[in-house]
Amino acid sequence: MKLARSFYDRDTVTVARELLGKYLVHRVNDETLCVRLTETEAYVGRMDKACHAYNYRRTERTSVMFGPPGHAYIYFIYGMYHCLNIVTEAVGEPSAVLLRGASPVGDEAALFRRRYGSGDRTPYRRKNFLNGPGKLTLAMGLTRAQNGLDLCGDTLFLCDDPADLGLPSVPPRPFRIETGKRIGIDYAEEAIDFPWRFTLRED
DNA sequence: CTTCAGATGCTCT
DNA sequence: GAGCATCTGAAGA
Repeated sequence: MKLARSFYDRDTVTVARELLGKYLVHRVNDETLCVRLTETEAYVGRMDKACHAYNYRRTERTSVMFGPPGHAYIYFIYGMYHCLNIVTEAVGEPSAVLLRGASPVGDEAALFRRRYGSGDRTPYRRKNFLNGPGKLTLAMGLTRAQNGLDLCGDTLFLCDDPADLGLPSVPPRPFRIETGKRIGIDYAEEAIDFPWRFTLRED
C-alpha cells in the first residue's frame, strides 16, 4: 500500500523512524527501481541549525520544504552528488527526512547499472552498495530533475509492501531501531548532538 | 579496521 | 569566493 499524505504530515522525527523498513519506488521508462530503507535523518527548519531551512530561511533551493508534506526535496551537493529528502509537517514548517541508506529489492541489475554504469570501469560491488545518500540517489536514478515531485503520485513514492508492484514479497521480520547523531553537520553547533539519525538493525 | 586527500560545481553571501 | 546533509581509492595500523 502506498503511503498517504497523512503519513508525512506529522512530526519529522516520528516520520524518520517510521520510514525504516518502508520501500522507496521510482518508475522510469519501463523499469521499476525499488529499495528498502535502512537509514534516515530528521531535519527541522524551525530550530535545527543543521537544516538548510534553519530559522525558516527560504531560498530557491529550500522552497520545496515550505510546501505540503509528501514531496521530494532533492539537492545537489559536493559538486557531484544528490541527496533525497522526504518533506514532512504542515505547509510553512520547513522540515524533511534525509534518506541515507537502503538495501536493494527486485531488479538489482537496474540499480547496479545506474550506480556503476555498465560495469566496464567499476566492478559491481554488493558491499557498501546503498549505504549513503549519494549512492542511494545514484542507484535510484534521482537528480534535481525530480526535485519537488509529489510522492503521492505514480512516479516516485513509498509503500509498505513491494508485493503490490509484482516484486518479490519479503516476509516482514521484526527489527530494532538504532539511534545516533547525524553525519556531516559539524557546522551545526548544538544541533550536532541531536539524536536524529536512525538505523534499522535486524540481528 | 582507520584516516586522508582529491574530485567537482552549485548555492548563497 | 567559501562552503558543502559525499564518495572513492590509497595507505597505515
